[in-house]
Parts: sequence; structure tokens; C-alpha cells
Amino acid sequence: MPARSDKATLRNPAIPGLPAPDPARLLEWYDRHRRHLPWRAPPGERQDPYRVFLSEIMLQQTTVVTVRPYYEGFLARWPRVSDLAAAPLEEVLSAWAGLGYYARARNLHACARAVVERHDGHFPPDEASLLALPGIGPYTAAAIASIAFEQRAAPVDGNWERVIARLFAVEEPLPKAKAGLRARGLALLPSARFGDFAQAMMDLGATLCTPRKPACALCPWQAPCAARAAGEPERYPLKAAKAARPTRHGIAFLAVRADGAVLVRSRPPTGLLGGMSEVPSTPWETESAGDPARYSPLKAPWRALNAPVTHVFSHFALELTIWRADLPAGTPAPAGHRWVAPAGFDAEAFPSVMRKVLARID
DNA sequence: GAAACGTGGTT
DNA sequence: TAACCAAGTTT
Repeated sequence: MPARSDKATLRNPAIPGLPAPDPARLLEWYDRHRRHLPWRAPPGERQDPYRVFLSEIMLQQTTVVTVRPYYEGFLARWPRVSDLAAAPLEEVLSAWAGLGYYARARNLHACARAVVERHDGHFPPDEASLLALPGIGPYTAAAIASIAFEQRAAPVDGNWERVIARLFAVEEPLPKAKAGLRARGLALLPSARFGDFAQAMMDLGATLCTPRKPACALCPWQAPCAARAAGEPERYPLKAAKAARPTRHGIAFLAVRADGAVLVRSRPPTGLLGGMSEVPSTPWETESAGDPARYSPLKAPWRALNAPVTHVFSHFALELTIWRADLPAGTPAPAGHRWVAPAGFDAEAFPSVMRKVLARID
């Protein structure tokens, strides 16, 4: 990797004769093809740091299309960081339900409170201070610093990594290549317009330098691109093989009262689906656990439903068999549980897998 | 450094 | 359909 941002170090040693990528060239392209996104300020203006923060957390490992309605909803409900800090965590989790990676919601809330308490309700402008806040890692710290505060920073996300790996035909596979790619990214930075450059890299990766079938003919950096010169842009970035995804099994106890209410509990505050609401169930194990009745929340005439609910998480697939019981109105909730009427489902922090379970009622 | 951590869309 | 992919962070 380059020890300094010297032009010579930017050249790909494998393909001599290619020019160095010119950041100004990318910025020109960005000015012509800039996409409008709800969290993006008008050209030449700085965005509210809170909005940058909110969008960047939501966009982690999540598509623009998926994030859009959640971003609009959060911003309407909690317009300022102090509003979010004042909200109960349960409300934030409920609003986040369906977006996934729920630690983001818990950290988003903790971060809002930290900004209010440590920084008087104002996001700090420097990368190091941002990095010290909960849920803000190297990428997000650099994104907020560059986009909201015009600091010199390189928010190296998956788009940056792909663009850089192709520009320099990096043969080292991810994730080992990350440090080297980041160094290359820092060396690419222009001398101004750091926020625009950061977003230009992301737009380039999202619209032209795509994982499959990249539109090299339209790329402002086709001339300096080593992968393009080699005729195989799609081969980059190389990636290490991923671990297989096992299947876990469990039984969910769907207790429905005569008045339509369903028996629900909250999950432990951290870990998988931490703090979210759920229908009680056995543990989710690879090997079938012992006697399911041991985990039943109450004594009832359980009957197994036909097909299991299936759901795929990031690191395992789940096959959840549903045991249902219909109970008289007035049945009390066991300790640690509560009855929730269908009208209250939307206010409940049900993750997607639990919405699938609840859809089996009727 | 590797594993945990969601979800929905595309190929 | 199984695999891959999307603006990563934490432990």
C-alpha cells in the first residue's frame, strides 16, 4: 500500500502505463449525474449532521429502497437528535422493526443520548470524536465528518472497496484486503469537496461500477482502471469463501385468547433480535432440543400447525414449528409475558420472523 | 481476526 | 433455487 499519496504509488504495478485516477474527473461526473436522495442536501449545501447520522446508520448493509420509508418515518417522528434521545428505547425498536440488525437501533438511541449528554446535542465534527460514539465505526465516522462537516476523510464502504479493487486490480481477497484498499482510498482524496467525493464514490459503485455487469463504457475512470484494461472488471474484488449457513429448529407457542389477543414477551436486551418482541418459543438449536413442553409458557391444549415458518438470518436459517392453543378470554398472562391485541401489533417491536409467525393466526 | 448480527431483492 | 448482494459495527 502507498506510504504517502504520491502519484506514482497510485499506479497499478501490474499494468504499467495506466494514468492515475483523477479525483476531479469523478467530481465532474458526480456533478452531472448526482442522484437525489432524501438524506442528501441540495448541491453546495451541507446536510444536517443528524440526518447524515440517521441515514448512514440505516444504510449499513441495507439498500436505499428499504431505508427510504424508515428514514422518512424516523425524521418525522424525531426531527432532532434531542427528540430521539428523549424517546423510550421501546418506541425506537418498534419503529425500527423490519429493518434488521437491531443492535443498530439500540446503538442509534444510545448515540443520540451520548450526543446530548457529551456534546450538548451537537454532533462533533472530527472523526475521532465521532468514532467514540456508540454504533459509529470507521466508515460512519468518516461519512459524517466528510458529508456533514467537510472534513478530509474517506468513508470506505463496499462501493469504495469495489471501485478501488478494480482501479488497481487488487488480487488480495476481501476481507484481508480492507486495510490496503482503505490506504488506496485515502490516497485518492481530492484537496477539497470531501463530502461530494465520498458520495461520488458511492454513487459510482452503486450505478456504474456495480458488482455484476459494470457499465465501464460510461465510467469517468475507465482510462485508469486496471481491471477494465485487463478485460475482467467483474472479477474484482476477490472474496474469501463464506461459511455455510446451518439450519436451526424451534417450536413457537402461539397462544390466542378468545378476544384475539396473543401472548408475547420481550427478548433479552442484547444478542439476536435483542430487545425485540416475540412469541414465546423453545431455544433455536441445530440439534433438536429435549421436551418442547418444558418451554411452554402456560398449560394449554397445544396442537401443531401444518407447515413450519421458515426464515433466513445472516448466519443461520430457521425452521419454526408452530404450536397453537386457543384460550378463554380472561386468561392471565404468565410472569414475563403480556397479551397483545391485533390492534396493538403495529406498536409492538416484532421483527420480520415474528410477523411471519403472527400471520399464521386464522 | 473471525464470528455474530436481519432482511428483502436479484440472478 | 441457492447464492449473492446492500452506504458496517461490535465483541
